[in-house]
Amino acid sequence: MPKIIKDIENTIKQCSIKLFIDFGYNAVDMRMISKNSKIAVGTIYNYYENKKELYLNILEESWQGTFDKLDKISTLTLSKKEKSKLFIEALYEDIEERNGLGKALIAPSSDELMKDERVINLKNNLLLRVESFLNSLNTVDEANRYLNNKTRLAECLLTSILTMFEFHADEKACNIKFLVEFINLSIK
Amino acid sequence: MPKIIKDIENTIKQCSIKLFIDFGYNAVDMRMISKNSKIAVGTIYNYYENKKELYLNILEESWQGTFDKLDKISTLTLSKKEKSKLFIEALYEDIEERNGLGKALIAPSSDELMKDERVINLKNNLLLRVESFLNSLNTVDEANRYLNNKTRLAECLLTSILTMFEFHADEKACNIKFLVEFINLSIK
Amino acid sequence: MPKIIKDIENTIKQCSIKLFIDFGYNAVDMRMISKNSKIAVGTIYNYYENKKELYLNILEESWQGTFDKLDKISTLTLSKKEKSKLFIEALYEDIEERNGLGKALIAPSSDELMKDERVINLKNNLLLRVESFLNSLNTVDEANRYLNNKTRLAECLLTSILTMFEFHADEKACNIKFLVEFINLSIK
Amino acid sequence: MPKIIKDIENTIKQCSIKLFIDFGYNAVDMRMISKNSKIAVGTIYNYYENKKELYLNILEESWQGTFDKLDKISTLTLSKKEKSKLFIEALYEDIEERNGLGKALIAPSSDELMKDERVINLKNNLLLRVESFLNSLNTVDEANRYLNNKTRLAECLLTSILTMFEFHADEKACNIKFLVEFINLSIK
DNA sequence: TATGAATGAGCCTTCATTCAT
DNA sequence: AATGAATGAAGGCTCATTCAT
Repeated sequence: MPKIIKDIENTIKQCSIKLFIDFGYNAVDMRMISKNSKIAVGTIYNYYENKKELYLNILEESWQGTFDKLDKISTLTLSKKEKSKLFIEALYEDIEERNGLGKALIAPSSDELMKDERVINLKNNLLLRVESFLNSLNTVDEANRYLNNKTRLAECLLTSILTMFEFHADEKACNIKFLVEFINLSIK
Repeated sequence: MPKIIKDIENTIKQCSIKLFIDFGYNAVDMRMISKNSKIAVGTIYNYYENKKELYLNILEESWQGTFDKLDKISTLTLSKKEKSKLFIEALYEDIEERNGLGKALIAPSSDELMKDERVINLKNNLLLRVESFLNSLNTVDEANRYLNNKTRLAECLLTSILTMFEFHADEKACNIKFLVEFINLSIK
Repeated sequence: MPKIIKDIENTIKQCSIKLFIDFGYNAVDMRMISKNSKIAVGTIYNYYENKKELYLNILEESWQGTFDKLDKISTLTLSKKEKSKLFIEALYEDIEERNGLGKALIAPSSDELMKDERVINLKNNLLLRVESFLNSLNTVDEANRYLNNKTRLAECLLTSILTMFEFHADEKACNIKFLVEFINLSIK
Repeated sequence: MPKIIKDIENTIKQCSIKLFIDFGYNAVDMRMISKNSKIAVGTIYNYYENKKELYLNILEESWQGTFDKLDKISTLTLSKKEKSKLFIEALYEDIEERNGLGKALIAPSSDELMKDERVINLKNNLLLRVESFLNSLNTVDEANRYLNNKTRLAECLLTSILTMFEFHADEKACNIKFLVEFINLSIK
């Protein structure tokens, strides 16, 4: 791949990410991306079939980064508590930094876009990781679990992160503390 | 050629509710409402100033019903456990039945509409009720609470309900069980 | 004609006059007339075929009043100067009081409405009177007239009245003085 | 399917001018301009922010041409009579050629558009020129003028030009003769 | 290949007119 | 005859997408 082309694609991507994060899918239009990236609208269509495709690509790539972080954390040999903290923190920070893109994936929404197979896939991938993580925290002999439903717990954890950020955007430390305790309580 | 239709306003409302529930605010257009309700576009504007007003009216009215139910439950003299169950059930059922309208209010979203004062108000009203409810469950002498942050708990509970419905639409009983335990665990 | 009906028609008329005077043809809509007159839209259509018809009726009736005044003045035996003053004054006052209706008739306009035969007729009737009046002021032996073109003079006089009112609405005395001199100068 | 058209902006302008001249602002709609110019509606909005902007641009540009002509004539060293003739002729011809656009500016009208600042500005610019011109014709020692009010005279002159064109569209020579005499008489 | 002007379907809203009551 | 809710064509404007250069 020639460098120039790579650059253009990357420019489009970076610029679009920024815009989608700040304004969300619907409020961003192709002209806006073009103007901000100084790349012609037509050129964008050389790299991405259409607006939706561009968005989904970004969404996927953006989340893949998070997946990688989470996977790395999962392999670490740490105490459950420390691991929880790291995991939640990574998740929290990535979601925070991604704002619009995070909401798009996690938050329940009626938007047509969210019914797309690729989005659903991504969602499942995310949930899978959180669920695995929660399972890895589990001690063997705990028969009478209250919230032994890890799937549901994983789902709730994710939306709760979003919620924390939504309502208490500037209280990161408290939010994470709350979320970690939330897990610990449910898991132990 | 004018038609005389009974309960026009109700027809418009019911039809709009259905459409907003199924497709969300943005994907629904006035022609769609007109076609589905067999009521001329202009007629809709006799009852609602514009699309946004129509939507907000529906949203408010729809949630007011839930508020009333919750308020009634709050006054009941029951065991904490029973009360929790009733409260969560009522909330769950109303959100389930409302789908798109529920998401619209609870789920974090980048949509411009969600910045509307009336929506924010409604959201606050809802949160207030859940928070009060959680507080009412609190026993006096529990000093060392993990999740003593009722505000955050209330917020998470709401989004979690949504989430339950999103991922396990047809497992109502399990969902509610999970949510009730979730509360009991956090509160006790 | 039963009194009640007469009253309704009159109410519609008076109310419409007021609105057309204040806001002009385009800015007035049937609902507005209905609301102001407290007479149902449908009822208005019992008396006038459509909005245009209503407007034209009002325009005609309203101007007929002015025609009558002018005709009366024309029969008076007065000095030219006094007659001029009276004539101009009557014209000025009626136009002033009529505002939008006056403009509608006299001012050159691209509005489709103004191409209507009835409007043209009314316009001609008005011009005829002004022209006759100007002719009546003429002394016999004035062969070398500069502005012997009474038709053009009449036309200009009319638009000039409108213009005076447009630019110097609150200087009635000056305006009339100017207009009278304008005529005297041209005629003598 | 995009088309590449030369001089798009000019095509839009010329076509819009023609339509506005023939039918006036209100009767012309964007689709009409689009259809007539064979340029897509959206394209028009690439050049002009909205219909009003398009109209005002045309109005201003169109009148600026006249202003330039008048200013040139004003600097000429000619007899008063010759200058008057030239001035009036220029004005007459431009107004004639502009029809609807001329009316729009000069004729008293209830149209909301006429309350726009840019229109008022244009109007004042025009009046200023005519008034200056009239003042420049004035000889020093004429104390007892009948119509010494140059402002009113300027206003009337303008509307009278319009009027001439309105009623005697095909008698240009006579019209101009009349107008010139009208001025000479009033000024001398 | 990159450009960005051109396209036009589609959206929200208005308002003269109709007609069941 | 009076009512006013219902009608729907029409208007201004947006924006994802295309394609001549």
